[in-house]
Amino acid sequence: MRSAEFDREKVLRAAIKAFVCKGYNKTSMQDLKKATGLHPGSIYCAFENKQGLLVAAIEQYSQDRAAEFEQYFTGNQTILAGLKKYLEGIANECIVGGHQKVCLSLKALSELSEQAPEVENVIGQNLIDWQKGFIEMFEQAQAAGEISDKRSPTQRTQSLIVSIYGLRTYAQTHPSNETLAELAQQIFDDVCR
Amino acid sequence: MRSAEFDREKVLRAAIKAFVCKGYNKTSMQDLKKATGLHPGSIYCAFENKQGLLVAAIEQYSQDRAAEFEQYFTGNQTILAGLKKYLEGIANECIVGGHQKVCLSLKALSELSEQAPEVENVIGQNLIDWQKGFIEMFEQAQAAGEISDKRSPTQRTQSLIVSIYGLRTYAQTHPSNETLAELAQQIFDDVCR
DNA sequence: AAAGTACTTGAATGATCGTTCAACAACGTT
DNA sequence: AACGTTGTTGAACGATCATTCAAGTACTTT
Repeated sequence: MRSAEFDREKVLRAAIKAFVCKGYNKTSMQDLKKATGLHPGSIYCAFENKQGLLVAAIEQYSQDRAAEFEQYFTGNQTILAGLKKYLEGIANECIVGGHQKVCLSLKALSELSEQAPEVENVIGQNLIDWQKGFIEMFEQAQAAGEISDKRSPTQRTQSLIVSIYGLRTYAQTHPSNETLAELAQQIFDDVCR
Repeated sequence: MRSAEFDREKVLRAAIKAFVCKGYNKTSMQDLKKATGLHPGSIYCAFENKQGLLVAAIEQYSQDRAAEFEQYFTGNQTILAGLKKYLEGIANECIVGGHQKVCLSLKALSELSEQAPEVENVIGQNLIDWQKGFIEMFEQAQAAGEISDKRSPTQRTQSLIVSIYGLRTYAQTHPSNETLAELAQQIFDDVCR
């Protein structure tokens, strides 16, 4: 046996950047070669094809976001304080410097919905995992008396995810940072009510 | 002079369908020829190029949606009742039969953000017009005492649009119709609070 | 009815796409 | 140290892309 020479995580993070920047269809193999340093043949050997690379990139992206999620909700602060920071983090992320930082899952979902079932499935599964995290979080918050039991953790989670999706999309129309911050605050208020 | 032989609105509505179905980049001129009945040369003569056709399609789409908007809010019912039906309409629209009906503006925004400024501008301008409609609606509702003045019409509008964007995006992950209906209800409750 | 003008047609163009594969290079095994 | 295996390379492939334009067609004007 001879082990592969490239660093899989580095390659995937480079691919994430490329896909997020240009979208799946507009990112050519040449772009991916330039971004990852891998020649076409190696990409096909490691990931089957271009779509396989996208799927692997989405999985890496989701893993990274899940790790980030953990960080926000593992401290000695209240759960709601963590959620607030989490939302602020997303609002800030939407506009970094001048250019946007969009979510790979959302971008790929929008572009490939009803076109590439395999991609849809990966995104759907990762969404479920993400939802699970929020549901647990709301259950804990409810148990700790931070929020009422008027709405179920599942309902709160769905509302929250819808709002986050919407915030990310709305950010692409270039609203001001203040508007985004206000919206994040409002989302927090609504979902915790 | 000799007038063009095709029906501009019909052509644009066909183009809308094609772009919504496959996305901008994946919709080839052949697809557009099949959908619109126009040969490549005619498309270039009438719309400059493929992107010009997209821009014209987005304008037609926005115009159609604006007309629909008017319908919801011109009756002798309360404004809030109209808003409720409007949101239910969107939730229902998200899943028609088996396949989805997505919003052309959102799809194009996601795909071409930071890539085609002209497209971004058209979508941005149409968004502003849409926002204006909602702001007026909330002002009237406030004047009629249907909602409080705790939050400004502008703030309510932004929250509402974020939620609609999010609902449409979330719908692409194939949630159940009941979930979508619940979410629409929740959005209504939050924005009218 | 003849002439002129404008719109339509669709084959041709050059570029670029995702993908392949035979030659090459580097490692583990013997 | 020689061999065999496996990852890497990048030129080449056919397909498809957006776009062009000269020839054809139909309408309007004279």
